[in-house]
Amino acid sequence: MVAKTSVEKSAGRPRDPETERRILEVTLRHLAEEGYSRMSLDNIALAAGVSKPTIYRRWPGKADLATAALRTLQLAEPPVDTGTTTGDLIATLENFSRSLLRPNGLSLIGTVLAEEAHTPELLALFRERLVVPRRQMLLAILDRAKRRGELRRGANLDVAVNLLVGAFYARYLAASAIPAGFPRELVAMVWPGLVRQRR
Amino acid sequence: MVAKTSVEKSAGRPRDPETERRILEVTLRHLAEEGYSRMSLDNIALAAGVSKPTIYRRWPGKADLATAALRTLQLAEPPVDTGTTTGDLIATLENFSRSLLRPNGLSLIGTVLAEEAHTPELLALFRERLVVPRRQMLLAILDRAKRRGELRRGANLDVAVNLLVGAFYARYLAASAIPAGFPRELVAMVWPGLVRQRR
DNA sequence: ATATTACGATACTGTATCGTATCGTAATAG
DNA sequence: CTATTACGATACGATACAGTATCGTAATAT
Repeated sequence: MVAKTSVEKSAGRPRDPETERRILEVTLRHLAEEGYSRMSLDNIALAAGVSKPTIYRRWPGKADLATAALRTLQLAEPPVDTGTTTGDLIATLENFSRSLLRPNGLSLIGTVLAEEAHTPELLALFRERLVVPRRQMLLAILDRAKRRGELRRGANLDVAVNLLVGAFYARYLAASAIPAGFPRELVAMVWPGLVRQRR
Repeated sequence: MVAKTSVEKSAGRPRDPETERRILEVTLRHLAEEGYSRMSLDNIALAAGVSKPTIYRRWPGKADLATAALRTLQLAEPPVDTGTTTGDLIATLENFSRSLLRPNGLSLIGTVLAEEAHTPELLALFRERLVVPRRQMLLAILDRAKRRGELRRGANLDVAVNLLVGAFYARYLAASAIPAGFPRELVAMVWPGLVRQRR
């Protein structure tokens, strides 16, 4: 028995894909709720209704399981199209705000940052699956505006994205809350630094 | 023996303040390096050169010790005075950048966020000791500018602070690095959204 | 000197956790 | 049917850890 792929049929009992899906889902939740260090495979097995050997049959260790769980992360938001650049920015940031305000919304971020020195693959995966795609979304909106001649010549789009996204983290750190009109206020303040001046 | 204050002399051996200071220093370091859950009192005692009962004589438990350690945090930067508002903002943000780029600079932030649900006093203390004072510094600079008539009438200074501070977090999350000219770029982009327009 | 509190060293208790081993039953291919 | 892999249940071994107990020595006040 060499390789086990989804097309190949072996002589034994087939693995249940639902089992794997459930383990990963529970793991992601526990990672967010407990952090990496406190997250326990005993508790994950219990919550997923599987035995520990079932988990170890798929992943050699705790870090591998956590990594696999983070690999399931993805942005689940439709593209926005409001007709204006600022409208698109605001809508995208509102999606972002909503995902941050979910239970444990910030704690997964906290966890991957806290674990950077010990288990750096966690931050790498988080970055790849959520951070970069979100930024690309915002960059795409700004890039279209730039190509339409809306933005000033030297506008650094990356800096704009850092400002817009980062403000949520700062706000949360300051008060564990993000007010409703926040995205609009952010865009309103950054926009004059972006927009092409009329002469 | 009722209360033990620094002026009262009891009949027994006095406590060594250096012992307490050392324990707290080591605790803060371990909290930043290991996170709260993985931080261990065994290791702190070892690193501080004290016994565990010595720690427990001062603090009833792990959370109390971590909380006390965070209470020692404080901003250790002199006020800036460059002669211009943007200069002051940039200088303050450069101080901020330097503190974030220290070893484990972001992991303490990560830790308090990750622990919010389990040990909320950690985030509360971190907020009180570092987050709020930093914001006050930036707000003070902006407030002075506002009173000098430099800023637009309705400029929301809180939003500006969120943008400026938060951009560092976003940048770090995206690439685990903060480039040298970052503060200047941020201020340059936010400033047009703040400054009073000439007419 | 005695009494008192602080201290490090050490040991202990109870619990938790990772990773491993085992077993009987389940689900498949041939 | 046999052989094979998957599974849950269970147990195990080794280690770690928070919190507690104990003891002899240290550092003070009276």
